[in-house]
Amino acid sequence: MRWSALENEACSVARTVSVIGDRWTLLILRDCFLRVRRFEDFQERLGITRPILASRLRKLVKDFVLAKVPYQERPTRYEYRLTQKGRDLYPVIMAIVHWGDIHMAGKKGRPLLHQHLACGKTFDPVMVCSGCGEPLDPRQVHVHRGPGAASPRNLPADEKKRPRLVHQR
Amino acid sequence: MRWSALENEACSVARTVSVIGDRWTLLILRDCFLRVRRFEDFQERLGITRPILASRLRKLVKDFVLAKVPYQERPTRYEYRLTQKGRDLYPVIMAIVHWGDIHMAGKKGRPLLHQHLACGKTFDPVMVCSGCGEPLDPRQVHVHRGPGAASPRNLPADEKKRPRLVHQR
DNA sequence: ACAGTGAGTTTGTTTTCAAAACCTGTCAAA
DNA sequence: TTTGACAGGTTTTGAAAACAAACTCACTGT
Repeated sequence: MRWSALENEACSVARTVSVIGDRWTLLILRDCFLRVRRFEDFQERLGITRPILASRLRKLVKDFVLAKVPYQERPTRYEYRLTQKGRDLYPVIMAIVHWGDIHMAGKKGRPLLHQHLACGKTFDPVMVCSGCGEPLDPRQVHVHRGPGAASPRNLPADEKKRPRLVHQR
Repeated sequence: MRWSALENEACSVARTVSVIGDRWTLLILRDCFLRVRRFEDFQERLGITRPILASRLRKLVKDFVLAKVPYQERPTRYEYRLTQKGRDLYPVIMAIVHWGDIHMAGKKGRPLLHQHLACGKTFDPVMVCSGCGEPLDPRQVHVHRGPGAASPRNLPADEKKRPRLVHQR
């Protein structure tokens, strides 16, 4: 499957992955949320090669995740800023950060701490249900076809009547 | 930067990305949360080539995100199940799904709907502050060095005293 | 005149990826 | 007893992407 073919899949994960499903893109976005905005700064902080950085920024601008805005003229220089669409990726980045903090941190502990200015506390991000506000457990969630569902190929496994083997556990 | 070098970065995003920062891996995990467990099922649903699927599953098992458990003998057949570490990726996947639902859905609407069994409602996932329970806005969050912080290279941009240009906006 | 900066592009090499075909062990039907 | 099917992979080989280093361009400041 080609990269670009993902955009047309009837799956929100596939479509999102077609935009951010690349290790450099995720690291660039991390830096965007840390207020990094300039080509040279991204390049130095990430250790990414310049051609790759240029191509990733170009793609993020094309997908309206970042906007290229001039911050000086003669010579014109640009910086890359998150759009609202880009800022909406905050839960994705925070979920990734939190998983890394819990499961991949070194002996010294987590590298960054997050403080919520609204309440003043150092916090962890928690994913909750918009209906009742309780934290989400995957086993407490059922999935149904939505209006944008396409082929049965994308249905959850238990909706496909597949002959089960006898010897299963 | 090599793929493997990411694991040793003092950044939780980089470390997480070293595990899941690959488009196929994210799509495989999506299917895991939809109760897909077998090699052939992943292969058919994703349209992924067999060698890539085998290598991704191998890596996820190595990283303790999936466990390879036999479900029959003679011949021994395995299925791939999420571990607790893997289930903890649920917020990451849900954040990705939600962003795709909001920003990348086709005209027909979102492909899947999620129902929370605890409260019965169809819901959206929301990322909130563990301290006060309010939804997170990136502009309301400040970042500080944690015990695992390494070099100043990984600090937020505004903590690095860099000479600012005169002509900035 | 010369060095420096910001934002890239070019070039040649190395790595990784992907498609198709192939392999292995077991069972079941012809 | 061959044949075929199924599950779960591995091998092989050509294409795509990433890498490092150098180069370009349009300025600015000394």
